[in-house]
Amino acid sequence: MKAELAPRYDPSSVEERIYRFWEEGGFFRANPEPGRPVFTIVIPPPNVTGVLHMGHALNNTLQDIATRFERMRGKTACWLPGTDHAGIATQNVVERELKKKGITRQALGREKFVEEVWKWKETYEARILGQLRRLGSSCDWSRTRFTMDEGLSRAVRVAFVRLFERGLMYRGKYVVNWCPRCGTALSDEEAERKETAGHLWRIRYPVQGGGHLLVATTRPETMLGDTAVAVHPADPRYAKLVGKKLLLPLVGREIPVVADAAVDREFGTGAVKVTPAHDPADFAIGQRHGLPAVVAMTPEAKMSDAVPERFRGLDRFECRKRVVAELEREGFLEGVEDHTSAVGHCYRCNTVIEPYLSDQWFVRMKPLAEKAIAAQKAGKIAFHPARWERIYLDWLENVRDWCVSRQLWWGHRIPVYRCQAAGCGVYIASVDPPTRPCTECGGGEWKQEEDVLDTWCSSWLWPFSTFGWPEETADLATFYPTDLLSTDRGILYFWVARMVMAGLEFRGEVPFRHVSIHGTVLDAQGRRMSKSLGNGIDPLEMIQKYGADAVRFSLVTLSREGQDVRLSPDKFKRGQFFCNKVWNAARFVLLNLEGAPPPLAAPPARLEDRWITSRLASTVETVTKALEEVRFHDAAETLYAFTWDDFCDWYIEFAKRRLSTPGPDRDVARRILAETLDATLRLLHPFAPYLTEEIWTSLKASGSSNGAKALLVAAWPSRQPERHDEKAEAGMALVQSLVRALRSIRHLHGIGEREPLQALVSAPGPVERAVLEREGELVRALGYVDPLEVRARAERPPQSGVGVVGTIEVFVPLKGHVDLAGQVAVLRKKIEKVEQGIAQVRARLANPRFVSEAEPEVVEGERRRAGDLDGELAILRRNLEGLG
RNA sequence: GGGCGAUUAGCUCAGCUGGCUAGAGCACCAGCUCGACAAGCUGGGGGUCACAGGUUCAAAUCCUGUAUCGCCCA
Repeated sequence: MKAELAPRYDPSSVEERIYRFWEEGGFFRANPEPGRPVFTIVIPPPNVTGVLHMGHALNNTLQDIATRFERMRGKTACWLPGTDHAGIATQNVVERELKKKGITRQALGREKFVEEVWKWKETYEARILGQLRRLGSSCDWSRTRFTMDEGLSRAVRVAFVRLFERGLMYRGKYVVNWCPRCGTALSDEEAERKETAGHLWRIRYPVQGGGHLLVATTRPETMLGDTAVAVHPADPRYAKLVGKKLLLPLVGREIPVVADAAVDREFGTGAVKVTPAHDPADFAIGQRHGLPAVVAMTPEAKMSDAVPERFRGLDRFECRKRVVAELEREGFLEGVEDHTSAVGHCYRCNTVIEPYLSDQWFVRMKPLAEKAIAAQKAGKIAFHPARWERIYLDWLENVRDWCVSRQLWWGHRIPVYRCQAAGCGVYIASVDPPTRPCTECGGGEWKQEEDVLDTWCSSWLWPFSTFGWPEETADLATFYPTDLLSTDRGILYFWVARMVMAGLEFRGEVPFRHVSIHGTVLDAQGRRMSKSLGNGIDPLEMIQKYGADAVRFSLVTLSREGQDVRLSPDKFKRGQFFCNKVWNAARFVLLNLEGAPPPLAAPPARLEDRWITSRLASTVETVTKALEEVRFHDAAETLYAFTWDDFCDWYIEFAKRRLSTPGPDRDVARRILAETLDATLRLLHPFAPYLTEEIWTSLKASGSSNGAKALLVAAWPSRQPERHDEKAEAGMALVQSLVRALRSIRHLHGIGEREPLQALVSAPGPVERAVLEREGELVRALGYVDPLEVRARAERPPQSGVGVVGTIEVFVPLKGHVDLAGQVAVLRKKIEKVEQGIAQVRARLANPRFVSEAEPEVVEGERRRAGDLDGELAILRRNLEGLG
């Protein structure tokens, strides 16, 4: 059967159909079988209301490559997909949408609001998962999870209760990162530090009994909540003042001077105002010295009733201006200078974080981190690139407790219940609403905490909660621990580190064996893609324009492992062109496969056949090794070069002439074309799944491939080191050089590529001469010369062009068409290069220490090279003289 | 302040367990309707490998420092 393919690859006519074929065929579903190894990836769940961006496209391409590779290698591959409820982000989005209709969350009420969010979730979950499908992701959709589905919610509650019972989850009043716009506490990781231009004000605090103490601050409005000034105990400047009282300007409160080693003597004036309710460091000082904490602001970051009346209700930044103005007017302001500092910003809405004293829930991280550190030191997880391991360990070693309560409505409500009996303060953690009475007072009425948990409280369980934990399911036993976690570096702390801690704490095993950290996708100027800059490139638009395979292949080849990717839309052309090249190579092969060629009766004898077989063997070797070592880029580049250069440019071109005459040799060529195409498609499949599946379907229909229902479950080509053929590779290299020399001569002298010519070769080396005598046909075929005469020694015939390849000369009689000046220039240029090479080699060999100390093979190599270059130079010179 | 990464052709990037004349894609120049492909084919031009030291027989590659850009942490 003859398969007709269009002359151009048209992804739009292929992708949807192929994806449906895969999905309906159930090929993505992981069905564990006894004795069959398992490969597992859990997807970093995208935000349920988000859209697919380039970072997702890259990340999921890499995961899909790994999954498809392992699936073809015969493993039960499970790539588990799903989405994340993304507490703050989703709540914000829905709130914004409601606002357009003039509805506020508060007016709606908690229950109704959460219903609204669920509606959103249903709509947008389908969108983002659909976008992952368009990319070609071979996820096991039957196992799709959502961080707030019933099972995962229960997992979050069970984890909470366990931590609570182990004393690792506690409630406390501390200064936390507070976002006044979102109205919630955040973890340290969610407060993004940004270098922000501001000022450093120096303020005089009058000392009781005369004089004053100069303090420096970047946030003067917080002075309204000051309860002390601290100096370093060993600072001679202030030693006399410790223990004295100050009068807080504008407020009139009496506050002490305390000595605390935490004070940085170098910063500002070396005396810091202490606001325990609005700065974590000050809070610690306050604790040590028993200072009161004055909460000077409301949750909205307006000044509270705890400050003098004239400031109450002012926004914190408005208040800052007023405070500074008053200080100046009253003569308390000593000076002000420009100052930039790292100011925390809400990672979801970019509002300036206000450190804020409040009651929150925390996870005690030290014990969890210690387990993770021990596991890492025991080599349980391999990072790719490896340098991330140290960065990860540094974080673990300096980890602070994790604030997990969020003052939101969308999320997992904290499973803590308070006894409602008057005067009874008992609270308990419980997976399900408690039915038993209070152990203290016997009261039976419980009320659940209002707050919800940080989204990452569900994400950190993702590698096992998705497989059924806390139930000991078959899936959990089969798929956990997972094999690979692929992500951007941005959530190394947020997520990767916490998953490891959770895995060890709740399962006693690390959640994955490999972590692949890829680069960030940037715009052409090297900036992060963001909505506000409007510099994002939409992956779906690119898929539409270039095809999913082109997008995937381009992204993978665009940068080295772990290196950021600078992207512009035209970069996808490379992938597109490559896909088209593969398509056309396949088209050529298929056009010649009418009547399936029989299997080879014996190993091929022809040079080009042995050569492409050898090249394919090393490609299989290199690509397989690269994928095993999580080096996707190297694998893709290797395939690109093999497909385009070796297979298309040389092998197919050599094969053409054999296809025109029926007979056994034609069948050998057809067979090898089919086999090489088949192997190439298999190797390329993880990178360009649609294209390869489509072609393979035709190849299979032609009877030239078999065994599997679809390419995605076809066997990965096996390593066959015995097919490496050094002699064939060397022989082909010589043939290629000669063909190139002939093409060069043609161009130099303005002779058409196929204009018939004769050629005379002088090949003094017996080995090379033998190759050329044997393989002259190949040179004749692609050099379009006939006859090709090979001699041990030959003189340049008059009126001929010349090319030099090592010690071989090729002469092409041109009958008056010789561009003498051009020929001279070419020879001179080459002489110059060879002379340069000789100078280098000679210098090396002239150095006695090189000869005595370098490895013998290297010295031997240099000697040989010197001889070769000398020979080549002599020949080049003789030819140049012959022309003059 | 600490840490990490980058600096190689006009552009985007490979190469960096030290060893042939430093590669690719795009762009550029010249020539090609050859029955897979003009999204192609062929030939060609183009780089003091950021800079300064050092180690070594030998450095784009290893070490130290400097500069510029970017990221992370405090």
